[in-house]
Amino acid sequence: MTNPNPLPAPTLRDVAEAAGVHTATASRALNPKTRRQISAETARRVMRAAEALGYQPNSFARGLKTSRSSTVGLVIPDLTNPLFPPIVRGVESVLESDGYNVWIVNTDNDDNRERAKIESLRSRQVEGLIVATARLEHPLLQQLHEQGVTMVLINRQVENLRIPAVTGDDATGVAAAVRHLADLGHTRIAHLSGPLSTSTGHVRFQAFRHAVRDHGLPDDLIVECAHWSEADGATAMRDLMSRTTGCTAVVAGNDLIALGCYDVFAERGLSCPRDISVIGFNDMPFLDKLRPPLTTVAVPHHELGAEAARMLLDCIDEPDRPARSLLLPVSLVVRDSTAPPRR
Amino acid sequence: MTNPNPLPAPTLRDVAEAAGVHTATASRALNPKTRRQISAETARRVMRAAEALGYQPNSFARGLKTSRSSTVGLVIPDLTNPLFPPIVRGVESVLESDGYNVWIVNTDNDDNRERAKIESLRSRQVEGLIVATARLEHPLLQQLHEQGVTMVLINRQVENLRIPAVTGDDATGVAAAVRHLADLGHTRIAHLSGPLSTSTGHVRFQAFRHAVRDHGLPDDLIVECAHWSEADGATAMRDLMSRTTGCTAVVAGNDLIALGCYDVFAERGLSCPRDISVIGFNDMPFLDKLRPPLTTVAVPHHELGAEAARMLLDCIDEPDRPARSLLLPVSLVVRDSTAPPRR
DNA sequence: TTGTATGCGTTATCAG
DNA sequence: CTGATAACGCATACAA
Repeated sequence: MTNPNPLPAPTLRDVAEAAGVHTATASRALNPKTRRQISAETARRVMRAAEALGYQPNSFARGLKTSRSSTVGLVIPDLTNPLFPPIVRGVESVLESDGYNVWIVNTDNDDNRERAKIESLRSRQVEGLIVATARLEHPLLQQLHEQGVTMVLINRQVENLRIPAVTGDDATGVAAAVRHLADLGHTRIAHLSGPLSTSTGHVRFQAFRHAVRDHGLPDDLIVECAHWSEADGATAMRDLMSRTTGCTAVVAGNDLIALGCYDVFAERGLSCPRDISVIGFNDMPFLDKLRPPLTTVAVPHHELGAEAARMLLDCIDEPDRPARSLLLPVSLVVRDSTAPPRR
Repeated sequence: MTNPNPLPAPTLRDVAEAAGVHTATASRALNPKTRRQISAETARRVMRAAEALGYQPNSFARGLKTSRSSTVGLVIPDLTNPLFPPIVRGVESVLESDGYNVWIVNTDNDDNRERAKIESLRSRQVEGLIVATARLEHPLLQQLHEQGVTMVLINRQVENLRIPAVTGDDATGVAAAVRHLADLGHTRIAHLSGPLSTSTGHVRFQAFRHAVRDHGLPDDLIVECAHWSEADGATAMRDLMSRTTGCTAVVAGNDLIALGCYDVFAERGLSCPRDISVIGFNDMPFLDKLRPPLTTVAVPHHELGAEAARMLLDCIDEPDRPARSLLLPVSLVVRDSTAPPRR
């Protein structure tokens, strides 16, 4: 059954010989863009031969010759964060219909891994990068930008750099979350922010402070999480509860941080939303099936990815295009983790 | 700030000139495996020049010359299924420490996409494939296998083909699930199977039938889901409820199908586990936070990925190695979606 | 319409 | 230890 001695893959030369033409002719026949230069009959013969041999063009040779890779790199901090797979899909849906392939790399939130992966991507001649790992201060991205690497940021931005970016309208989302809680009657609302080293953490933090002030509420019930994770959300929540009292609602930096709050509620026998309300951010999958279903701010993940991909294509086609920033609208999704405060 | 005219990437030639040596010497100096052929002094000079220029070897040229890509393809049906990201991480953790890069592709459960993506991977000279999309009948995989493509299956297998595979011990897992329900006193236990065209669907289906028979229970309360999805799980559950009565417990083919059951319970005002118990399969993330927390069979995702990667490395190193099948142990995780039947 | 010749950037073989 | 040279497979400018 199994072929124990796999033959070397057929080359263009093999195809040409089988079709009785020269490699140049075979090359033209196989490439849709040059096929019309040769007779239909010859083209058919070549294509048949290629089919019969199971010919696959060697993309190393092609890439070396054309210095094009038809490949784009997608840099993700952590694929196990449910936020990212839909973004990946959005990116792929656009890029693939345009003939590009997407190479996904996971940095695991580690600078060294990020550097290594991006180097690897560059050595593979990717034609552009979509980067979801930006921090406000990001020497590596700054360096790449200065080197003229074609790049679009997604979800997060770098400070003071004119790099094209697609993000959600976080400020509006946070304002909507705070308004929802204020309307329910909450007066002591806390924020468990994401890392302030990221633009999303920073923007949501600022938006939170502005929003609570606008409602005449205290703006100092804030704890920063070390990472965008459930564990760090729980740590921050414990911290908050040990240092303040009477807080009846929490705006979490994202859904994972909100899940960390759930863990602490379970530990301490608190009932959500009866004892305390929580709002997440992102609307990652399955939140509607949580106990309780989590109120959150929905970000259009797929669109985020798709728009970033479109923007990258634009940048590839038109390298001198000025950088734009696209802000996609978000929406509050009210579920059962928010209710009026107990009185 | 931004470089408007990005220079062409420096080549080995540029490095060699800067260091005042021949390209061959530069090549040897930069490659750790040949560096000892070169005087320490020259090597240092070359490495410094490379560093200064920001030299990145062109992997097309290298791949063309060496016909090695240091790349492995990972074929995933659907990255948004939370089962897969941990598997990806497991694969990466092993392969990367061995100097390989992993190219992840998403087939979206579509044959044509799968074929196109795998063709693309092969044209990029991947040294092996880890495939998570197998069906029992799978002409494409069979063809690849016959062509001698180095390949390891993960999670699912192909029928009658000796392809190396790493999977969870599904049969034991299903038996444990049924035993748990029987011990609770359930006598009418249903199974919402995954697609029987997949080995996982088939094996779990068979194991379910054997298990209920072993307990002297009816073995005909079975509905097959069209896909491993929440929506198809819900459809199957509605189907089951319309055609049978008195069933007090469900063994779902996987966690997503179990989530579909939750949707139907919500529709019909059924309380889980009071009115009906459910068990999932896989123990995907966040199940402990569901309403109710889902009892399930935990599969070691990360290990699955890591073991498949190790097996692939073995296959690459030793092509004539006979195919083995590795069955990783699973364990029942009892949460709150299972309880004694109402009486 | 087809064939010829060349070179992409790298590594391997062979001399020196 | 280092340099010269060839070759990997393909696409393209040029010639016919």
